[in-house]
Amino acid sequence: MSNTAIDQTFPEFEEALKEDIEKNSEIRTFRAGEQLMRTGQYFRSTMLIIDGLVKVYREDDAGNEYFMYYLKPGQACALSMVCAAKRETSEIMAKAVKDTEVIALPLSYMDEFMSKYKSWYHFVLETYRSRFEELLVTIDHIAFRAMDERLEFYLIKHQQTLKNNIVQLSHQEIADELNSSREVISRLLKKMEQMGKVRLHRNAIEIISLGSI
Amino acid sequence: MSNTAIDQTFPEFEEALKEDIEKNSEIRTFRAGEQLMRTGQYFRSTMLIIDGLVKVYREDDAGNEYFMYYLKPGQACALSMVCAAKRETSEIMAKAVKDTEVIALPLSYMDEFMSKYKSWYHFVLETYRSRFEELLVTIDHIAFRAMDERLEFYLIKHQQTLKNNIVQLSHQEIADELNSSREVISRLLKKMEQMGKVRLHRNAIEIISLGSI
DNA sequence: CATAGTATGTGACAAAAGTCATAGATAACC
DNA sequence: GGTTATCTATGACTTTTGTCACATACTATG
Repeated sequence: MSNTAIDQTFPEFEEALKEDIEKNSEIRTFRAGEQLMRTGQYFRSTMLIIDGLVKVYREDDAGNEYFMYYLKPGQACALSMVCAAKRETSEIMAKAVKDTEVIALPLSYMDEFMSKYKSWYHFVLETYRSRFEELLVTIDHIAFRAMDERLEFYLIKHQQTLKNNIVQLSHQEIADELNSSREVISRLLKKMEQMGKVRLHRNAIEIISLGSI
Repeated sequence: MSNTAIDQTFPEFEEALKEDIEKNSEIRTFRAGEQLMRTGQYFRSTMLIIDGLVKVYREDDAGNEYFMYYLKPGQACALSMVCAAKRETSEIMAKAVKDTEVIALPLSYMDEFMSKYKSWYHFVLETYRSRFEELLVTIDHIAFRAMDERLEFYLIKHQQTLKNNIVQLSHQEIADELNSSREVISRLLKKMEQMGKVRLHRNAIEIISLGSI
């Protein structure tokens, strides 16, 4: 690992913390599509994203999944921290969207760094806070919104995160992530196309004007 | 406040921490039905429950609410901690179910105690962890389960938390908390009664045999 | 370019949940 | 006890979402 990677991705960390991380962690890389965590897996390390993009899903016993949020460079998986203390497993699945590089910091350092480095302490708290907020927004949408709004919100989130007006996903993939069915998504997208919000292509949705939810 | 209250509710706290809390916090009491937090409110204190019972809801702009979880004595509101760092508001509503007594610890002490007391550090992390898990379970239910299962789960949660086989709520109240409608809940309860799972009374549901979800 | 595989479009139908209207039941209160 | 509030029951209907069946369109690959 180059110092530069940590420097750029976590500029707020103290120098001593960066060195401490560098000394004690290892870099792992994941190909686009590869899973960083599987449901039922034990955590041995906290994952800090330094490059790429990760999608985090909730999964049930029947294999249904629900997309919850993205993890971007400079962020960390709260679950891997949360479960640290208790050495518990979690029904969470995380998948690399692009080729992704993460720092895997063994859980044993979590506690040590918390008291040793102010910036680490703030980073961990901010991680909890932001993931907590994401979950609340997710609950809002499933509990209070109908599928058309949820789909539109889903597309907006993609657009914002990927900074790209073309969402390169099939209707089936979107349906899976929203725990719906392909036909429903197809129909809703068609409506959105008629309203001039999107343009539909094979394996791609071109976003024209969303965000007026 | 008596030392005994903290002693009994938070036995895991170090003596010095208990004293520090006692010196710097104030006790607040809420009547059954009273709101501890309103949507949009700023947090100035972290709330530790020492007696009673609190229900925590997610609320949207339209006034719809969704029940998320209970807070029992010995637990704390993660949101009031989470928002501490950022001084943000949150779309959360908390209501006392029984008469409730809480320790209101000014947010300024959060950080100080974290580095000063190991037991406080663990308490805060455990609070995040358990509330995070609760939210994930909530997401599971809304995303993957139909209303009949969610209703049954809701009743089980009541039963377990209140240690009481009589749920003293009207169908309308339950419908509100599950973001459904009274008629739907009435019909589902009727079905459950026919299956011998519950017995229905006015303003009360007697639980006979649930838990076999 | 032929064809197999995948993606999308669409009608018809089923199921679940929400809405409306109305009636009966129970409790509360003067 | 009679009136009023609230709570519950229920049929009929609408809307939303999910399912099934099948047609069509695009793409990759030989």
